[in-house]
Amino acid sequence: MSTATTKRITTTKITMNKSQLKLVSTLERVGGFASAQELYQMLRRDGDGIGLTTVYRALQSLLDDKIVDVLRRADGEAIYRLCGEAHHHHLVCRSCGATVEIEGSSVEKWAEAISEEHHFREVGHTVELFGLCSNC
Amino acid sequence: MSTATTKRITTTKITMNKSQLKLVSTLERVGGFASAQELYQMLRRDGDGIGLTTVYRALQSLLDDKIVDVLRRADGEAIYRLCGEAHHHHLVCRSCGATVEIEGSSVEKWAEAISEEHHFREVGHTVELFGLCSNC
DNA sequence: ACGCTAATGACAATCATTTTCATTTTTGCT
DNA sequence: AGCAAAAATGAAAATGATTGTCATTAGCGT
Ligand SMILES: [Zn+2]
Ligand SMILES: [Zn+2]
Ligand SMILES: [Zn+2]
Ligand SMILES: [Zn+2]
Repeated sequence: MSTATTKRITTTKITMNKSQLKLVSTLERVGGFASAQELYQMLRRDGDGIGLTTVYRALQSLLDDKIVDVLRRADGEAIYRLCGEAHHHHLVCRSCGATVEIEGSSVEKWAEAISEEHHFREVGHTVELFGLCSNC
Repeated sequence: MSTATTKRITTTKITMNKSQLKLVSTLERVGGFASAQELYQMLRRDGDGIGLTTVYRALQSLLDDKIVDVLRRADGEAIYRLCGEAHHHHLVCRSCGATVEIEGSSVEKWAEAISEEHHFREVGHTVELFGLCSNC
């Protein structure tokens, strides 16, 4: 049926190719952040013959399409995560690596207020806490 | 309070070697963020025969001594800048690099509360806001 | 089956940062 | 000053993530 009813729904017609789909599902399995290299290793372990170049390319496309977010580890390595996941932060033990996911609406509000105060737009933020857990 | 007479003044005796001093003064001239490579180029242009390795080492020391701050550019390159004594955070324009120093007691309190809630000790934090300034 | 385009991956190239290691400079002491 | 130990230095090689190249392949409509 291709007729006059131009009911154009702005379906952000995003097509994902095979590699992109693989990465999305891998990221789902991860449930958080992962680097390109890590994602590549995971796929390989699962018997997938994907190439590293393709992983990088797919991640870049997913980024362009706003399907994933990117952050930087302390050493500068880029880490990606699915966008849909609830925004949260981390409290990490610097000795054993134990991690607690923090959901803090008060920081979010604070960040927003600061942004407005200084007339900044499209403001994102990085908030990470690191210390020693009760076992260490 | 252990012993009443032990009035130990914690003079943080920080000594800077020649290279570190050079970097500090170069960073002063810059007045903002600069990468290791950029600082190296600047020093070289000024006729200084400093080596790149030394630049990296000096920056690391300055970092350890909390004399400089480090952030990451979008491409992952580390950028450094002089940091005042007072603990603070940054609101950085991801386009032109304009920076506003943020002093936010509410985040500090939030971080502390979270730490106690999860029984973590010696908790430090990273809080950076990045967006587009009013000129960009 | 044919032709065209997007996708792929092996490999090389880049580039910031770190390591190595031999040499130079500074420091501390007599 | 003289001198040994420690700290600092820098050239060059190594590392490691990310990107570029390019020939081959998979998909898809005709
Ligand atoms: Zn721990
Ligand atoms: Zn947040
Ligand atoms: Zn700006
Ligand atoms: Zn703070």
